[in-house]
Amino acid sequence: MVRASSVKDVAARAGVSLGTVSNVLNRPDRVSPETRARVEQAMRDLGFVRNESARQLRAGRSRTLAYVLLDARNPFFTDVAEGVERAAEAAGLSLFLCNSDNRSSREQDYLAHLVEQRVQGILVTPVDAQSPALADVRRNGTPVVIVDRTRSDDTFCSVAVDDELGGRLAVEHLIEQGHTRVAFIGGPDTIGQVRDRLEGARKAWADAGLPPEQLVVVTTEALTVVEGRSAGERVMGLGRNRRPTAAFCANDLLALGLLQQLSTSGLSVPGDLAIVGYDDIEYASAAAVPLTSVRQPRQELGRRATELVLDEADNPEHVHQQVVFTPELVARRSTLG
Amino acid sequence: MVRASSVKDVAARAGVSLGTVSNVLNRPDRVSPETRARVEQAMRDLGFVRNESARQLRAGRSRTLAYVLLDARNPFFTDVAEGVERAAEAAGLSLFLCNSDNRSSREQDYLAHLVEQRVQGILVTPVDAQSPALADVRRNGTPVVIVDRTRSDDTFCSVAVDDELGGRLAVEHLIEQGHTRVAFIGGPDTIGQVRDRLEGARKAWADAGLPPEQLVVVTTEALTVVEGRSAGERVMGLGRNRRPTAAFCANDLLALGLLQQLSTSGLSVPGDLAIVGYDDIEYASAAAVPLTSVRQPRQELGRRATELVLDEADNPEHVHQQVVFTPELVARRSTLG
DNA sequence: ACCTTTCGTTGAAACCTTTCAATCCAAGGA
DNA sequence: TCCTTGGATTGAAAGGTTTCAACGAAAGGT
Repeated sequence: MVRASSVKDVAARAGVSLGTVSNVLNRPDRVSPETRARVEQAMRDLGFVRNESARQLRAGRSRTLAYVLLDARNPFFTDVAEGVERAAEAAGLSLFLCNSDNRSSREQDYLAHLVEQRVQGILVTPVDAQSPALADVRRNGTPVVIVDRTRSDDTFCSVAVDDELGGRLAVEHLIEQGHTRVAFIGGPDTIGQVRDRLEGARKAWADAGLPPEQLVVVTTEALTVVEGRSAGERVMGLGRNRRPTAAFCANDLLALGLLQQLSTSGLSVPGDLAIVGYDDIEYASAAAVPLTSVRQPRQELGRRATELVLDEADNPEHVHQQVVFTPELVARRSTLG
Repeated sequence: MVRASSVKDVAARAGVSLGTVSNVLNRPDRVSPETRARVEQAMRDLGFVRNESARQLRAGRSRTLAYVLLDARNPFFTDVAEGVERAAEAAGLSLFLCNSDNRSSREQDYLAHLVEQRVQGILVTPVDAQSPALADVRRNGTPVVIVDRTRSDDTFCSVAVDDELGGRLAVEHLIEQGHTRVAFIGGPDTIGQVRDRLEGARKAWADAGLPPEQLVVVTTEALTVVEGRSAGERVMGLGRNRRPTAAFCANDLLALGLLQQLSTSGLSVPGDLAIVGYDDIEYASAAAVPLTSVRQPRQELGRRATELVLDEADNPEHVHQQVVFTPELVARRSTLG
């Protein structure tokens, strides 16, 4: 394997011009059957593989989409990715997944690389939706759609779920169950989703006329199982009369960690503490005590985002739109006794 | 945004030749500071972005690595991916993740696309490690390393964990705990990992002199939480004296599903059924009853695979090697009562 | 004052594919 | 027999970058 063979090599071996080889590749109907067979045989003999870089260079665009996600280990995002993947496959495009791992430096590196690659479009769940880096990407000619976030101006297409409403649903549910002292567990508050869910929680709390200091905010460093466990220690370490009777976690991973922490401490859910999660990932319903959670249409999110990015890429009359889906509360044992 | 600007445009605006622009990009030290400043200003003015296709075309290779994984929703693979990502980042390469979703057709599509892209190397956890498609990829000049599988011949580098030993460890542990009737839960047996783990289990069973029919094999359709739940129903539906006292699941997702099924049926773990999982994913220790599991060095797997693929790409004297890591049993409450 | 280095810059070639106008040839019509 | 038509094939150009031999000018040495 010295050097990959090119159309030129194939042309030489088949005794045709390289234009003909290209025709076999791209418009086989314009080539006579015999010639075509000969060229195809030559390709097989030489193990010819199209050089996508050259093809792209000529075509000016690639046949790939990319989804830059916040955390590949969070099932929520992989579910969204699944939706993107299906839609991309249907459109005949490949999808590359890039994991920014919540680090904006890595996000930027990926975005830069993708723009240089001239991918057909980028879907991104950004660390910071307001970041000017996103505007740069589009200025450089690559369509971008924001997933699971909304930018405050309407210069981007975005597909999101109403997180404020989600937070509201969770807390209203807890209030209905009679809780009057509730913990909100989540963080860091640089994450927009966390802020919005808390905001919704606070509004629902105020609307119910409950005193603000009885909605305790417990801040975590990340939205992970491990953080959920440590938050659990903090919550249950509160003095008896300050301790909440229910917790609303900013995502299911936190909720699962919290649940775990409680059961190792011999506390019962929802007896000692009721728990509401967020995202309704598969593990939520599969937990020891099935979790009440706020469900988002994950695959649908991915599918819709893909449609938007393709429209932005292909349709000269494209107008940006912000799609907002409605979340839904799924009540399970962790709040229902 | 009519057309992305090229080095030529930058050169014109800065009043230099395009060779100089390229030098600014690639060997800035060879350009005088004033010229460099002028060129850099021109780049900013025009919003110049390097065209990676053209660069690759010239260079013959890209600055990307790809990992084609079996199931992006399985935390085991995303952990491996994390290891790959770190190593790739250290080497100054970008990593694209491709999810084959256990479908060989999709795996093939991705592989073909990646070869056409001339990526620098491909890591793959294949649906079928013996598939000739993998040999095709390398024949076409792209280094390939097999992750978490081993090919029977030694024509590929691979990084894997000794699954047979893992199966053995799991079952030996159960035997030590006094179990003499055990279920192996896993499938489909087209998955090599499942076959090997079962094989190890059988050998340990035979070595202990236990009758083969007391190691019951329960076949699942996939390695998912949902399948674990349905396997649970089947296992517990067995007649009293055929029912096992312990189960060894081919991965943690199955084990979590099984655990869930048992606790909704009001059965206790390990009282009614002891459970051993496999992979030791984060959720295993975070489960309601912390799971005993067989741990694999996931990130290390990814890191090592990356080193191998880079060696294959850069080192003309590269020799293929099969790295096999040793798994480790982590005993927790699900088997320790 | 002249020759040699050294440094900075240049221009052209090469990478591989696709496209398109131009050419060729055979068949059919007049 | 000559002309037309249509299909098949060709050859050259274009796309953006990198590399490299070659060039010019300025600096250093004698």
